[in-house]
Amino acid sequence: MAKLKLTGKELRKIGYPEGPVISVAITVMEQHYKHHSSADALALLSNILQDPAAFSSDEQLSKIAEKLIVPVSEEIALLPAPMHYAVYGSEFIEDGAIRQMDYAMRLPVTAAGALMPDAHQGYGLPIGGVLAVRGAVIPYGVGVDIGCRMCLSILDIPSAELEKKAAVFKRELIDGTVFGAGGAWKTMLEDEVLEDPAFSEIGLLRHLHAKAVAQLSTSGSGNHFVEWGLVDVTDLPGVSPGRYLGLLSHSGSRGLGAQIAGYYTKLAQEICSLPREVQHLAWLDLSSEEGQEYWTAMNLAGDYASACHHQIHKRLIKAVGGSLLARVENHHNFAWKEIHNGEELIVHRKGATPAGSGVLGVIPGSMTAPGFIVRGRGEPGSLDSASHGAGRQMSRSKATQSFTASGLAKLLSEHKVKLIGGGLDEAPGAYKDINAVMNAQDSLVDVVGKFYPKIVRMADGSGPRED
DNA sequence: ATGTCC
Repeated sequence: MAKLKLTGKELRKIGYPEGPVISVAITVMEQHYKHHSSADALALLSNILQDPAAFSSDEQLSKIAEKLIVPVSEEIALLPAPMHYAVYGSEFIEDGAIRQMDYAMRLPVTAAGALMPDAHQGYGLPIGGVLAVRGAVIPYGVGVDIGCRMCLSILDIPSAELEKKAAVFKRELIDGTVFGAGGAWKTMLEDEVLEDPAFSEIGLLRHLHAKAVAQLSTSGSGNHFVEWGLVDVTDLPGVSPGRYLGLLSHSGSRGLGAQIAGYYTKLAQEICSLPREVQHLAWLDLSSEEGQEYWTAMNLAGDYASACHHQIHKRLIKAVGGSLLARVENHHNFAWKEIHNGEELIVHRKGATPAGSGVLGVIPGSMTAPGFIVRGRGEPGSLDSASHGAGRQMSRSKATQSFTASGLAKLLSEHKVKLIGGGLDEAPGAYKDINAVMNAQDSLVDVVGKFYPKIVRMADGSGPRED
């Protein structure tokens, strides 16, 4: 007999509401009613929807019923005015980002916040926003690409080799990376992170394991990149000042993190009823089962993103016959438990680099502008944070209209940069001037080195769909 | 950012 297979679409068609009930219903039915026909299963689900209370004593079906019995929850009130927060480089920051941060500073769980000089409008918390809250975690305060991070390897290969053997470095970059939204390696790779017990402990993660396996060590799309370049080290522990050959990558947790973010954001919005303008800032209580699950899943996505970078670096470094002198890496979409002013807080950095005292990080520029290796100054006003890049000054669609392929080619040639993939939406002019952004945060970080991209790979730019 | 819900 064929195993029961249900889709969210079918459930919505018979009137099931958006939210966790869809996935719970699919899971329960496929596990415990697998020999039912699809029509019988849907009929049963329809009955549960009509009168959920009648199924509340059924061992399995009660799981679906209780998701349908939505308690009337009172809307949580915001503070009448935003708490004060520091803004770095306010002259670069669009009003929309300030407005969003003002709302975040009115949540009753908020303890402190700050806005970085690359800030721009996002969903919920602005990109470049830092928000510290008490006893809760906000899935959209972390963002969709959980654990999106930078990883820089400084190699023992003489820097002049990059130009001399450019064709080899380019070929290995193409052969050694996978880009694109659905991107996956053809052969299955292994990694310790795939054995993480969280994959078997949390229902959602069990279902995402196969996707995580397939997408391990891939880069995704958008502003993600892997690039060879020149590193000028001025003050990095264990590395003599000078010029080196380096590998820099920017990517996150792929479909795994995106699905975790989506699922727990929906869940948070159901549990935490907020005024419409701030509903994307819905939080999960850290002491609740849901909050703890998100925390575990978020940390897994962070470890997964890190593992992806390490795999990419290991493969490429081996391919060009180098060895590692030093590595600098950091998440910039994540939440951490930190002590600020003697109090443990959950600090969300959504597009912000950790910059506690002495903490190293990488802040990328663009394909033609240098990235910066930085050492945090531990500035309390920024909650130990700095920007995560130059920040967009133009939407993707506007950039596509504003720039031309020939103009981009000329710019790349002037900077002696080779670009594989990429698109006008990622043209350097779409970003703020990284030097101005760095000046605006000189109280937050010290610059200890610079990275000049030379051979850059990105996903193919957005264009007409080919499928 | 992901690729349209396990």
